[in-house]
Amino acid sequence: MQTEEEILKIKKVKNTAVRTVVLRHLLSQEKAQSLKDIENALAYTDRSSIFRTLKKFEENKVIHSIEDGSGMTKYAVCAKGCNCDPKDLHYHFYCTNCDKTFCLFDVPIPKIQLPENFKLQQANMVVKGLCDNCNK
Amino acid sequence: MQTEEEILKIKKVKNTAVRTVVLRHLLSQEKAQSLKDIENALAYTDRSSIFRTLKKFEENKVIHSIEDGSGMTKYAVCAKGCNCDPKDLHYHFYCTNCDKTFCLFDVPIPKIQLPENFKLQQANMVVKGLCDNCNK
DNA sequence: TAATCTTTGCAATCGAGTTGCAGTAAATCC
DNA sequence: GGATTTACTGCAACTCGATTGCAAAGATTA
Repeated sequence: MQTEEEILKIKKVKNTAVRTVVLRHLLSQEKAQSLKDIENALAYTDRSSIFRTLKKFEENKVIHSIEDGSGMTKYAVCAKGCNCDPKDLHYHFYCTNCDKTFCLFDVPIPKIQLPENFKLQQANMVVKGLCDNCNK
Repeated sequence: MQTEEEILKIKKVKNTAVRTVVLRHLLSQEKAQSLKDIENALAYTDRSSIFRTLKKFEENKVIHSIEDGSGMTKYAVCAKGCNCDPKDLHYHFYCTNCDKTFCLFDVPIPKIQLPENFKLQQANMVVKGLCDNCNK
């Protein structure tokens, strides 16, 4: 397991206090985190600093962003070797009744064959509807 | 071809001046329209009235909404027999450089097998990256 | 050390979406 | 038909996530 400092060094992001704690938080969470999630978790760190940190991280492929239908962009640390290609990509199911987001790991996503010379950076597959609990 | 009035009658939406012009505009456009698009096209109609009209239309399955990666919800008239099931569904490709959205009609989307008792209402498949013109 | 560049924190702003409210129009009831 | 209720509209204001301007603090380079 790499330390935050090692990851930042590899990804060529200068290490600072804010960056370390943001990255540490992201690494410690199982689920992708929104800006608000991070802000709440890091009580004494300014929102805009976190925001700019996330932008920097994204730019340098430390993390990638995810649209899961909730309306808030979520962020997760890139797995080793991740070029943010949709590899461990999965559908997100957003329940329009209870506002919960489900990761549908079992539903396969086929390889997306883009037109000639298009470059893939990110993919978001969001399905909305009612979850089993709300569909009664 | 049905008139706006006929469509509204079939979908059980009371006909009003605002609703007629909003529906007429949507029918006249090739591309799905955002609230702002409609607002700009209908200079003397209030934004919130258009907004509420769109909500009403969506509720009564006159139109469906689409997230295409642009950050603005787009709306399009349902095709005949459309239950807003992802049937004529296609990927959207959003170019992060020039901000254009492309409809990828040629890329197939497989049937999405949801978990037991989940109900599908809508699906949005958004791919982001660089279009051929910006990928140079 | 001085000059320069980067990062940070605060406050302010943006923009899409949404809501409260009062006035008007349409539908319903007696 | 007139009164009452319900629905629709326009305006202004507000929400909330995202983003930016700016000055102070910190790090880097000359």
